[in-house]
Amino acid sequence: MRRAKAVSLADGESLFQQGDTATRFYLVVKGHIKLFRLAPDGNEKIIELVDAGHTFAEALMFLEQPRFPVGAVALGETELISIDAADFSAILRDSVDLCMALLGDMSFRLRSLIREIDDLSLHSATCRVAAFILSRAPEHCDDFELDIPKHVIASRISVKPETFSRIIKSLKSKNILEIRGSKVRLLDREALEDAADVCGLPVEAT
Amino acid sequence: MRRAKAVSLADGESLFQQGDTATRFYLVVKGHIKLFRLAPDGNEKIIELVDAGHTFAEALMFLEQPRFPVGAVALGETELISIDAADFSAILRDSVDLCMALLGDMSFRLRSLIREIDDLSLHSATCRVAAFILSRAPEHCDDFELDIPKHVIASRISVKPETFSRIIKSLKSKNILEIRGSKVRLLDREALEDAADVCGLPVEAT
DNA sequence: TATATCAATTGACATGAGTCAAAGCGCTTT
DNA sequence: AAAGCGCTTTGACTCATGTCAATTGATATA
Repeated sequence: MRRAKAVSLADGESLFQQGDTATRFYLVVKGHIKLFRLAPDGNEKIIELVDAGHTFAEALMFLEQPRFPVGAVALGETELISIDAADFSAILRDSVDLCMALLGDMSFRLRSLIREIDDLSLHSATCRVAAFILSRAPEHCDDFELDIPKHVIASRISVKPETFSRIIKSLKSKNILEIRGSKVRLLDREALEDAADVCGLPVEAT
Repeated sequence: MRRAKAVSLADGESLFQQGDTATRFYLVVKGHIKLFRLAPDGNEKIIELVDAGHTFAEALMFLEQPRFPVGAVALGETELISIDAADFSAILRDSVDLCMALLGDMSFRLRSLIREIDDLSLHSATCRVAAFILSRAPEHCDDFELDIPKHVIASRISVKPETFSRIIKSLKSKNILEIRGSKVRLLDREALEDAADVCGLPVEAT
């Protein structure tokens, strides 16, 4: 692991851009990284928000001509460890177990992306908002914080900030939840779950 | 490879359903397999059309509790080889090269799915239709056939058949292409490419 | 040749979500 | 306390796509 390096980024600082050649991958130690795609008209869609403890871009090292399919910028102060792909690849060749672990990780991502495509093409914006909030809510606690700005959430779930705001408003008016700033309180978790899967795949199929 | 089995399916026959436990994966020998997700309201979104020569569902064997995240049915008469996941997993443990190959394959899929998400959230239906047609067109030939029914194409690109039909009509009216039945003729490839990426990622970034 | 069936097309209409523009609110800076 | 700045909210309006329903076309079955 000689060639692993620590990297620090300020809020909004870019790590790499879509199309850059990929020779390293990363582990988030602190903060968040947002991975996004840009449309020529300037619109951006967040593909993934990577939290501390997770790696990203390691899948690219297996492509012949590895280029980042997304751009990456820091959300808040963030710290990373950057790992040389060639180094890691050499290590991989010595460990079938590590290979299998990676394979497992990639399977998982594959499945997440399939779910997202499902979400985008089969569910309404309201469903996505509800599902997102649920995904951020702790198991047994109805009070929690959104640790990312709302316009970021909006882009993550492919909705405009204005629309996001209106959907939240309507959920409030139905007494399903309360939101003040970044503080969320779930008033009726069940109703929120309903809203989330008025199309949400039957549980067994996730 | 003892436990590999041949499977034949008639048109429309189901291979497995979303949520089924996955213990095998498949190689298409002849015909096509459509992988899809269903919404409770009956809507269906085709995640992938697998043509002869390609495998699918092999990524699942690395998950702890492997269930198919999609359903699979045959399009046209199709033949497959079904491979036992446990068998294959054993073989994998003996070959780092095979592991690497699989890893490469999965990276590729990951990237395709990211592109699709990009497509769904950043591009219009017209872009998707244009891109799809281009993706089916041979390199240096402007006459070719769509070997799948139009409503299947429509679902693949997340568009209703009616909308698909209208977009085609408008492309015809602009003298960009001709379509009669399943026969397509490109009249103005460049214009079609334009239509496809009036948002299509800059070439280098794919 | 008739007929049932399924795919594709067309028209009229409904609607969810985007756009644009203006406030409002919560920060930090001065 | 005032001013400035970005994020969020709200309102009015537009537009792309979906929905519903009817028609046409094409292929298979009797």
